[in-house]
Amino acid sequence: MLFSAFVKMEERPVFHKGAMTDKISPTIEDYLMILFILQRDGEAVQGVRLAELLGVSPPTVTNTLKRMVRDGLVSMDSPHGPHLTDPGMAAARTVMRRHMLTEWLLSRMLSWSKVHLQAHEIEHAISDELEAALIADLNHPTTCPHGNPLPGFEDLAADWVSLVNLRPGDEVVIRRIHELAEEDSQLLHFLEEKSVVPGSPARVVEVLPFNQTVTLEVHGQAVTLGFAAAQQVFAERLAPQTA
Amino acid sequence: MLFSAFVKMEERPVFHKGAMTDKISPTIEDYLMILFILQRDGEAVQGVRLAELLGVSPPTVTNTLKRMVRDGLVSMDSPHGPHLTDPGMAAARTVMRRHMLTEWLLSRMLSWSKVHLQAHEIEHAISDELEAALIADLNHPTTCPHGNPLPGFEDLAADWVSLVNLRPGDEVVIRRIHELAEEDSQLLHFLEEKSVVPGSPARVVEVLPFNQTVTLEVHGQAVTLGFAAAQQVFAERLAPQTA
DNA sequence: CATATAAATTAGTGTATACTAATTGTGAAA
DNA sequence: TTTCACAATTAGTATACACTAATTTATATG
Repeated sequence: MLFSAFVKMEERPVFHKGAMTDKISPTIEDYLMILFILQRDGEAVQGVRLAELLGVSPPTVTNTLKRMVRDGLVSMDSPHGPHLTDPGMAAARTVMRRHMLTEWLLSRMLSWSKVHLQAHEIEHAISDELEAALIADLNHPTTCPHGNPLPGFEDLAADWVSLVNLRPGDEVVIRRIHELAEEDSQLLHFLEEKSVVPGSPARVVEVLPFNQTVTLEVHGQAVTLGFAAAQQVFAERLAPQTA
Repeated sequence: MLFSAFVKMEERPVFHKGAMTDKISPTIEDYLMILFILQRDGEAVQGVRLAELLGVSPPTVTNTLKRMVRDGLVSMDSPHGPHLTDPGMAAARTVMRRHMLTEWLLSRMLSWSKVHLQAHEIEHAISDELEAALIADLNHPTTCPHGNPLPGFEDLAADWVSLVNLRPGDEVVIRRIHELAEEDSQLLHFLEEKSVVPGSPARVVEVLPFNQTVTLEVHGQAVTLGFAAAQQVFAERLAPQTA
């Protein structure tokens, strides 16, 4: 309880940290989000990967995952590595949703390429009540500003294909920049500048696997992306030329 | 560094927690805010008081203050108890400002009586950049939604007097509900419902020191406040009847 | 001044979160 | 199969932040 001038004179017991609600810490919320994303995308969930993505050492991951298992958020019974339990999944979806809602909130005053990092700090502090107010205020969004679907709206993204899977001549609309690419603010800034943002129509100019590049034309301007980046950008095909 | 898919391939060293910036923790920020408020109001700054306001035990305060002294935020050299050093004061002003800006941000979607508590969670996550964007977006506010002046605008509040210092017949405009009262959401809710909010004109009906109450008429409705609450509400006198 | 009360500090713990160094798996290639 | 490379864990350490119990230091007041 911060401050509490009046609180005190109401003689009610001071709340202690680990109360019944068992508030999930920001650290654990970060683990939940990454586990959620990897699981959702069907990627291998291995400790090293988490360590890389979280920027911590492997032993730290081992330790933290143990606490998460103890707390019923993660299970280790599968051979495919750690995975979210039902309560863990529910908690992860909540954090993801709050992250995305926060991004929309911030997008009113920060540029598209900057909202992710700032939202990542704030998301841990969103209450149930604020979340509800945000959802209403934002008119029930189904994606984040970068086009990633809110938990429960994954179907939206089902038909969107990665740029690396397009062929020259394809007419598309940019729909989504994957969460794992959002971390790189330089890349996001670059994409924003080149109008490679959700909603932009684009035409594929060339795809050079040997060169690991994809070149688009967006708003009459040519943009060349490396495969690593292009892989994280998804588009909706407008004029399918072959099945 | 959270996530960092691309970060990694840029082969730059991973940031560790206690870097040069020496990010101030939420806990320390809370201490800074309370120290700031007490110092600003000229109140005695003693450990027990901090413990009460922070909802922690006195030994915890002793410990934490030691760390703050070590980190140059607080000094113990005065006989009047711990006080903020220049760097501590600067940090405290920043946190206060961010808290208040966050309150305005949230006031767009949460009721007046609820923004404080929620803002208290979020304030710790506001970056320099977001702060600047907020200030611009909010059109350079000089008070928080409850009328407390932003650091640097204390003069604004110089002429506002506590309701307990008014006399029957005084015509006033409600201007401010003190920070230390904001913690009590029940009180705030009550005040909001009775229109005892910044900007409301009011007339003092009676002041009963023996009964510890002040009765106002706001928007034609009578409201009786206990002294403890009235002490934290400040108003601007419109028709001074005596000096 | 002596003592009752209140404030502050020590001492000793506990948890979450990090690290490094060293060890143990494990799977794939020689 | 043996070995190399990578993954995972153990062991040991450190810091921030919290607590209770006990002690010390004020402060105040008869």
